[in-house]
Amino acid sequence: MSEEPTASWTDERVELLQKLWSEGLSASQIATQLGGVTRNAVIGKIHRLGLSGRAKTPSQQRPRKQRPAPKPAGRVAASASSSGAGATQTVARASRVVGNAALKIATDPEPETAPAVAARGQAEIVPFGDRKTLLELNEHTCRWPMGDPGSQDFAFCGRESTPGEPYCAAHARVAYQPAPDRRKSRNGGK
DNA sequence: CCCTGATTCGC
DNA sequence: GCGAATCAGG
Repeated sequence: MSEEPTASWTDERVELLQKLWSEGLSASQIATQLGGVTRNAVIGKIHRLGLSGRAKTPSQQRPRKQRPAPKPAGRVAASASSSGAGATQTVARASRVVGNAALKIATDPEPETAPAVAARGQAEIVPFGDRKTLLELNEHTCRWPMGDPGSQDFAFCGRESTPGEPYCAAHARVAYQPAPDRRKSRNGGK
């Protein structure tokens, strides 16, 4: 009861498309968020609407690529259905979860205590709005990395860090966790 | 390899 | 108008 049988470009979708596009989201991101459409569809629509290039440098011209290589042969002879409605949705690739990317912490495989897990879980969840990019980091922002470096959703925690420390209280706790555990090996050791 | 947008063209 | 296929680059 929540599906959208019609994946056509309704006003709502077009609006969202324009909004997300102007916000700088990539076509694939928009496509996955819209659902039911591929990035090609999004790009196609964007160009059709007249948008494109979003807000590149005004002094940036388009070298115009064009394809010097002509088409060796006609497209696929047999198309897949598509009769009348023109709603050929090949929804197959929809695995780009756009949410809070969990981060992996290299802690010892020891059984974590409930409070520890809770603390870490709390530290992990940081709203995208609060996150900061590398350029936005300063002496008072938590530098805890979140997401995959080099990815689009990569960012830093960005919350207020503990004075003198690179992380906020929650992340500092996580960062400096595996330490207190030496009292067990005292026995002729050194 | 992954990704990005750009373009073409059959439908 | 729509979007898959393809291209060309990062």
